[in-house]
Amino acid sequence: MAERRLSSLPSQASASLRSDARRNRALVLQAARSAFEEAGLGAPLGEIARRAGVGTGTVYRHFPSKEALFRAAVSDRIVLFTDTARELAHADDPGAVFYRYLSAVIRLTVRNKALCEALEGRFEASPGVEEAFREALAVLLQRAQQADAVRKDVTIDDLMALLMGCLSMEQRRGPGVAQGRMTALACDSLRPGRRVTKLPANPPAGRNETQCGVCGGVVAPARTGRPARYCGAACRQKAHRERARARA
Amino acid sequence: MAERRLSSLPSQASASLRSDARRNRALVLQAARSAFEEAGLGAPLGEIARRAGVGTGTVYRHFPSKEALFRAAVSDRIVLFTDTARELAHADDPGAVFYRYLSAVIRLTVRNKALCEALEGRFEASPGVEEAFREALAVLLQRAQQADAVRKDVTIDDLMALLMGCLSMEQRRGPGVAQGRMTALACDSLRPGRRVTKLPANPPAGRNETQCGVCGGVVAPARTGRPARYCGAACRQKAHRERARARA
DNA sequence: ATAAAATCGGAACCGGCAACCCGTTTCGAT
DNA sequence: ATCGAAACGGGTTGCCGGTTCCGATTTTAT
Repeated sequence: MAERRLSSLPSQASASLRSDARRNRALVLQAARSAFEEAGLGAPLGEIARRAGVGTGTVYRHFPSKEALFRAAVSDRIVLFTDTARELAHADDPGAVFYRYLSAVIRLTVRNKALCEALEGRFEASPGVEEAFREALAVLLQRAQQADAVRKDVTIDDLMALLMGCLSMEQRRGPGVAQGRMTALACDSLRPGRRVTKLPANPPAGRNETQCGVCGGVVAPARTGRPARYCGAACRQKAHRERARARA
Repeated sequence: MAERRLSSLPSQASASLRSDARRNRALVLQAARSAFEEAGLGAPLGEIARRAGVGTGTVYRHFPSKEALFRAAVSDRIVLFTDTARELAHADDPGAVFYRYLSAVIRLTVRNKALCEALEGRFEASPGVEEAFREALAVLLQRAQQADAVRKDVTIDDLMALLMGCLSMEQRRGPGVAQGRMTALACDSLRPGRRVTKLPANPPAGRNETQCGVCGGVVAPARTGRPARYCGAACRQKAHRERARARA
C-alpha cells in the first residue's frame, strides 16, 4: 500500500532494493549515460529503456522524471571533475596545473553532449554539483593568477563562459581537424603578456548601450528616466502593434 | 488547377502577387524574424502565424516548410554581413578592420538566436549564402594576416569556430555583465606576439589519440590495423553487450 | 512450497507541433 | 456590379515523445 511513487533515493541507491531492481537500476543508468552522451537531453526515453533492455515503466520506477535521470547520469562525472580540481588546488605549479586541468576537462567533455549541456547550466546537474565545480575551478584560477600565469582581469565568470565556448567550438569541428586547436587558442588568450585590448568592464550599474528589440540596431543610452528599448519611433510602433496582436 | 503547392519564389516575392498576399507575406516574414530571433528554429509555427495575424495555412501558402521560412527570415542578414565584408576587403588598415568587423558581427548576432543557429550551419541559411559569408571573411582574415595583425597559424576554419564560440560565450552571460568581454578575449588570442602554446596541427591523415566510446578515457593510438575504439577489454565487452541488446 | 509484496513491461494516454485540406472570403479584371 | 480565381484560416491529421497505469512476473520471507 503506502506510497508507491516515492522510489529513487537518487544518492544511495543500492541499499535495501530487491536484487533485480538494483540490477535494472544500474542498467538504466548505464544506458542513460551512453544515450545522453551521444544525443544530450534530446535522447528519447524509450531509446534508453530499449538499450537497457527494460520497459519504460521500469525507468520511471527508478527515476521520477527524465530530467532526474539525466542528473543522475551526469552528476558523477562533474563531481569527479570537482574532486580533481580540489586535489590540484595544492599543487606546486599553479600555472601549469591550471592550463592542464582546463584542457583535460575540455578534452573529456567535448565528445559528451550530455556533459556539455550540463556544464552549460541549462538545468542544474544536481543542486550544488555544478556550483561546487565552479568554486573549485575558481580556486585554481585564483592561484594561477597569483602565480602570474593567468591575466588578472579574467573572472571566474569569464572562465566558465570560455570553457563552454571552447566546448561549443571544439564540438563542431569535423573529423580530420585537430582536436584542441581552439582550446590552445583560448588558453593563449588567458596568458598575461603584451595586450592590445582591455576587457570591457562590467557596467557600473548604470545604463549601457543596448540593442533595439525590433531591428537589432544600436540604441543610444537613454537620457530620460525610462530605459530606451527601441532605436526609433518606427520600431517602437512596430513593437506596440505586435503586442496588441499578441493580446488579441 | 495546375500546381497549387508551388508558391514562394523565395527571392523576388513582390512581383505578381495579389496585394493582400503581398502584404501577408511581408507580415509573416516580419513575424518570423522576430519569433525566430527570440527562440530560434524552435519557435512554433503557430506562434508565428499568430503574431502575423494570419492562419497557419497562410504561412504554408507562402513558404513550403518551416525551414524555408527560416531561411528566408535570416538569409538577408547574412547577405548583409557578406556584402559589408566584401566592401571592407579593400580598406587601408586590414588589421583594425578585421577586428572591428569581427566584433561587430558578434555584437549584431548575439541577441539573435536565429542568426546564431544559421551561422552555426546546422542547416544552410540558403544554398551558398553561408558559404559566401565564409569566403568573404576569409579574405579579411588573409589580409589581416599579411599585415601581421593576426597570427599566421590561424585558419578560416579556426576563425569560424571562434566566431561561433564567441556567440555561445556571449550569449549565456546574464544582464549586468559586460557584453564583449569574451569577444575581446578571443580577439587577443588571435593577435600575434609572445606565444606559449603551438596550435595542434591537423592530423597527418594518420591515427591520433581518441576517446573510449564507453568510459571516455584516453585510447592509445592503435598499433594494429583496425582502429582502437575502447580503452580496455572491460569497456569493449560493455559495448558489445549494449549492441547485442540494441539488435534484440 | 506458498503467498504477499515488490517490481516489471509495454500499452495507452496526452500534449505539442508540423503539415495538410477544404469551405469561406477577398481581390481585381471585365 | 459581377464572377472566377486566388488567398485565407483554422480545424484536422499524423507523429513523436514523456508520463501513467495496471495486469503479469519475479523475488523474498515464512
